[in-house]
Amino acid sequence: MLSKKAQYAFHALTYLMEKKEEGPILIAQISKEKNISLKFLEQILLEMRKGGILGSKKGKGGGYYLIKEPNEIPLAKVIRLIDGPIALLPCVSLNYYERCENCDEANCGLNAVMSEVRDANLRILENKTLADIAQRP
Amino acid sequence: MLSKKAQYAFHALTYLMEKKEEGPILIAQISKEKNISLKFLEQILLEMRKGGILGSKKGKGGGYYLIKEPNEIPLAKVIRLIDGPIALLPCVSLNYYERCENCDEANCGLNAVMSEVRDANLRILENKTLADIAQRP
DNA sequence: ATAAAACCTACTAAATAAATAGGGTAAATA
DNA sequence: TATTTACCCTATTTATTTAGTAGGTTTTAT
Repeated sequence: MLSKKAQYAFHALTYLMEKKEEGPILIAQISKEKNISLKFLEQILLEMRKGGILGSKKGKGGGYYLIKEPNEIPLAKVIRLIDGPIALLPCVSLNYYERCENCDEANCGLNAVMSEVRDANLRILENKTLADIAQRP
Repeated sequence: MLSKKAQYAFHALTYLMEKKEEGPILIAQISKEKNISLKFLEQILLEMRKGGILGSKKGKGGGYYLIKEPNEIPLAKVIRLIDGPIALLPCVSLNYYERCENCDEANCGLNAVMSEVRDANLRILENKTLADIAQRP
């Protein structure tokens, strides 16, 4: 399951998409509109800025904003940034790989199935973007 | 990611498959062969027995054994039993559904994508069985 | 200068995961 | 029937992760 943090991240991003013509948006505004603890949200937005998803501006008139078009940000990127691996096992993770002990991966049946699962997930999560989760009319 | 518990469950099941002609297998034997804490494994096997995956026999000559053919046990069943939901969000879970607040699910873009992800996962995890994760030759 | 707003780090609390402990109960065997 | 074997069951402990809080720092517009 996605963490609360990741869910909040998606809510915030959705909000920033809706308001993207309005320039920088205050953390406080997102926090209020989306019912997310302000300080927690602050951390989440900061992570996304450092992760290259958001831009920010300090001082009066400041706030957060998207630095790319929504259709250029795959959902996989957000999930990996906030929650880490998408795979179900470390030994099949592309971005957070860890070898598993006492296991010959080339001949491990679980490894094979879980690789298939990972691929099925990524086929969706790498191709669907923020644009796809925008509120429908 | 799958918990350690679920990973241990799969290791134990794999072992029981290999030894399925030998009658009941001791917890202690699985524990030793697969390097899993005996007491922790005990709990895991018990859960799987209660969940209808394993049978057990007490007393001398006792132990655990599969009560179905490996190809009759989908991986999804094991995962749900040990770790709970397979879906990434409660609002798209088939077996552990929870409505999400302030969200019109029918028009929620995230809900739609995450449903798709769930389906892709289940297409694999409901169809692949223990037989598919048995060690290859 | 002042006020607004993000930045950054540390800390706390709650929840969950992982492991341990230990007596209870049923079955087999002698 | 006594004894041993081995699963049964619940509670407790410990470690890790998640969620949330706190408070000062830096930057920017006016």
